[in-house]
Amino acid sequence: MPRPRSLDHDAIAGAALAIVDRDGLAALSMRSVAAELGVGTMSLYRYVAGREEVERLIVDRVFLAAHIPIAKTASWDRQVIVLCEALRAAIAGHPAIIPLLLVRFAASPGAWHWLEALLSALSRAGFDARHRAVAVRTLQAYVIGVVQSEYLNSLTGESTVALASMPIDDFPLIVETARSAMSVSPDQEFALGLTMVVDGLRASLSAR
Amino acid sequence: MPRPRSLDHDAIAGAALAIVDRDGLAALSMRSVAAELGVGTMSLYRYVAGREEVERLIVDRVFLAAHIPIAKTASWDRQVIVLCEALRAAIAGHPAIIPLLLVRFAASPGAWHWLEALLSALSRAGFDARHRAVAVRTLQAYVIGVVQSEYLNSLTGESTVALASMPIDDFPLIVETARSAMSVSPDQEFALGLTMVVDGLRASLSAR
DNA sequence: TGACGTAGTCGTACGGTGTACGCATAACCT
DNA sequence: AGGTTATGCGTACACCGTACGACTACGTCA
Repeated sequence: MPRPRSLDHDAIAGAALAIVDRDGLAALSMRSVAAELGVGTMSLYRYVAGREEVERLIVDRVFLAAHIPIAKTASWDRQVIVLCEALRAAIAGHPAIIPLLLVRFAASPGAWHWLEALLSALSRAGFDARHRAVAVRTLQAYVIGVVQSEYLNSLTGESTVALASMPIDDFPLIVETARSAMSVSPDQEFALGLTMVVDGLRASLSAR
Repeated sequence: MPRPRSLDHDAIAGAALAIVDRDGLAALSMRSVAAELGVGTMSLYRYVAGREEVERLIVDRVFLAAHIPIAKTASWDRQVIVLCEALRAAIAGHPAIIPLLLVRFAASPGAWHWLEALLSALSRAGFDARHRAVAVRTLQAYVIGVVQSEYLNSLTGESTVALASMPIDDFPLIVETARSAMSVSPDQEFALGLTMVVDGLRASLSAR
């Protein structure tokens, strides 16, 4: 009977993501989102429980973008790698949201679809339910952890430069490693690290 | 010539950690830290550049606690596991700081000591500098990622319960996996996952 | 002994934040 | 046309980080 709603979750997620991409995570506030949508601040609360839910909506969007259809004919490890790369690619479009990723992960329906696809690959590989739980959490921890590292302090970025120029007597291995690390591109780092983790999964499979 | 200093970094870190442990990360503010120390808010700024440095001091403390001496006689993979377990144990004493971990990691001298020890284990295993860079980042990403997962949404916690009671037609594998996951203790999850990652490292070593 | 210069202390203020409350209003149904 | 009812949102409050500058306690030197 009353007047029609003028917003929805999708519009809010879009506005919030636009702000974060343009001005960074620190610029995200209920006021800025409302302004982006051309409505009063408190109007948002008709559609969303609070800031937490806005953050959840953002994370949701990004995970949905990571939910690509996977080739059923591919090997299980190839499927896992493709899904993890898709997640990384989806995040790459919005690196500023990274601190929100793990905090809002569990409550994001978009993340569930991605998870289900990953579990499907592990299931066909022969992981039983309990084993699958550990494997999927390991993958998830690695991918989210490495993406956080990648953007918060990239191997090719200034924090590595800082490490490379520390006193060599105090931290000889850090200095030597950091120097070599500067030539490892983010793509290489991710591919090599993910291969290591997947190799570890395979080893745990044959050890059973 | 003037009056003596009444604070130092150690006292500030201790007060901040006490607040975070007692009342959670949200309760950490320049005002609360100052009150804990019995000092005016702005007095803190004589000793610290701002909130960021307070956060860095906390992270530093925790990493220092993770910097245990390692048995030189142990195998490299045992050394790696011991160091990672020490980090997890250090964090376990102050789970509320977890969101700060990765953000402040690179700027924390305490973290450097832990890193150096980890690199030393990898070095004696035969990883060259470039390979070591990837391996150490993989480990770091995994450990920090899994600890975040563990406390933000434990496998035995309510988010797993929520996943287990989702519509089984939409997410069959998530539901089945979540049911089994509830019987995996955090310790088991960490030990099993870490073993997988270390196995992956070993595989990458012999593949060279 | 007394005055001085300096550096530690911190009160005040400003521009931000999330959100509780409650009123005005626009749109639908009768 | 009138009544209902959810929407839109103005205001207010408590909190945040921190810039600024006045006050003050101290170690030193005259």
